[in-house]
Amino acid sequence: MDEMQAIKMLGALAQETRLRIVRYLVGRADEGAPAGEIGKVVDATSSRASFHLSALERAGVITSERRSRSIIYRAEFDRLGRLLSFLLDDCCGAHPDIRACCLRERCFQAPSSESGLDEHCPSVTCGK
Amino acid sequence: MDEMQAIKMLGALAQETRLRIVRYLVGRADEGAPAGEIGKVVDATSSRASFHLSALERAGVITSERRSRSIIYRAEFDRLGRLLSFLLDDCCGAHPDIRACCLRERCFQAPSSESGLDEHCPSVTCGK
DNA sequence: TCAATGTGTCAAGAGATGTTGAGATAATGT
DNA sequence: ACATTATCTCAACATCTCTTGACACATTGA
Repeated sequence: MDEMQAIKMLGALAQETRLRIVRYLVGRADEGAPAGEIGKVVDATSSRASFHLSALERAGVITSERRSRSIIYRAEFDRLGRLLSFLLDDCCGAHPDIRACCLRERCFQAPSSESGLDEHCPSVTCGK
Repeated sequence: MDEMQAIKMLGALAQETRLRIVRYLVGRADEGAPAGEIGKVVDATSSRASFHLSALERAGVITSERRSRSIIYRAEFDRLGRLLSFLLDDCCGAHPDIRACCLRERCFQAPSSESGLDEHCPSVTCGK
């Protein structure tokens, strides 16, 4: 992921309607959702939903696939993962607290690991 | 970190000059850097640098502190960490591949851990 | 073929954003 | 007091973004 691509994706995510679309589509995983359903969920007219869906697609955050009358949109998990990696490694990698902060959050959600991750999360309070 | 705060930060980062400023300041860690130095590094006039520095400060990505004539800017590591957590957990948490992808990148940079993280990174190619 | 359904496109307008250059403000040294 | 250094503020301008409403296109079923 280069800087230009990251900026495009960040810009695409920096908008209320679009961020909600992405959150919804991530929740729908590989199943995806048609434009109409997405529009209802985020409370947007067909025109507005279409505008933001194409913005997200142009930025590579989501993909589309025609399915008879409907167009199914899906989150691009690979791209999202790369963006996170870019922010974590290329952009913020110099400072271990940020990385530790993210790892700690992971501990809260999946506390199966016993490998003492807390020692990576020193002074920073990671509350949301 | 709520949605509104995340959108503000994403918007602040979605700009070439500002993203470079953040990357530079993250590299400078707690030492920070004065506005003039930052302006030179990112090749911006004093007016332009000031504009983007205040945008970043308004969004909570950096802080400023007057130090005699200079104004020292520093990255807000805590906020950046929370933004990453938001994207990782609240926004993309439903899909484990994204999380796995980030963890794998970490392995590349700090391959000290032997705890088989690769099993968390299944089908997704995590190349940049 | 015709109507219904699901989406996209277009133009117009309001508002936000980024750049520039001139100048104002603040702190310091002579 | 004055000049110097570091930074910010302001107005003007061009450009981009988002919304709305009307309409066009594509697919399907009667």
